[in-house]
Amino acid sequence: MRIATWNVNSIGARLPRLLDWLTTREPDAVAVQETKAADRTFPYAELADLGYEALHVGDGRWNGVAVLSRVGLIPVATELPGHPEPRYVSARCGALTVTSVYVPNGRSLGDPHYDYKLDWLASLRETLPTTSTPTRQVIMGDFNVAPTDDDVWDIAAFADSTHVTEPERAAVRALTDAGLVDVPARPGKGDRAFTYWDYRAGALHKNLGMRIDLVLASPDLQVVDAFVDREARKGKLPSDHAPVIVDLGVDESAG
DNA sequence: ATGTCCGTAACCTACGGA
Repeated sequence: MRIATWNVNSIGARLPRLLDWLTTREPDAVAVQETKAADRTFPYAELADLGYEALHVGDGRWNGVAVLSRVGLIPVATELPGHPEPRYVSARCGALTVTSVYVPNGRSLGDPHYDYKLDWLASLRETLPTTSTPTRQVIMGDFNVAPTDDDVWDIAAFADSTHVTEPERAAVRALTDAGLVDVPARPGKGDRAFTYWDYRAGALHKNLGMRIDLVLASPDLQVVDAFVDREARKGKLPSDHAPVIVDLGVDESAG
């Protein structure tokens, strides 16, 4: 079973690229973030033409997340408890529960949105069992956290910045401490598996990136391969994020 | 390292957010 996560930075603006990418990469289930779509404008029909069902939450201007699946889709949740913004959606896709998350950015240290980000991540932890290890599930998406110093191009450039602070990293570690595995992906270029490059200043070309899009998988899942699809970040009108694609040793029809 | 891109509201341009 092939799964992927991708912050598309508007599913409307990215639709031709998304449809091409689905046709080429053939993922069975995809976690999408930043659809920037209202449900009435979400491209259900175009996705259905390629065999994908979709569960989407979005209010149009910001945020918006979806799970796409071509192996069946049973809704599990459409919001994170206590946090009604459209940043969390979860569905059963064949043998696997797939959750798509768009963690709040945090804006800057000292901004109320930074505290909101930490609260949000704490609530995400509370969705996981405390006395047992999660099974047959993946939580993936744009976490807006670089888990280690090696997950940014130069940690010195991030002094007094969000995404790299200890409280943010601790909040993500709480998820891996609960048993989820931060799946290591082959990088698209260089020695670090960056998934995001700013649009500005030629950041992609200079590989000034960050690894902030994560796939957190339950430990029972066999990872056959995982890679950053850097090709999808290139060319005309890309998203500023690349997809992460993971091949699992899971029979997609089981479960 | 702030040089781009997105959607929106209101008009062919500015703005908030990332």
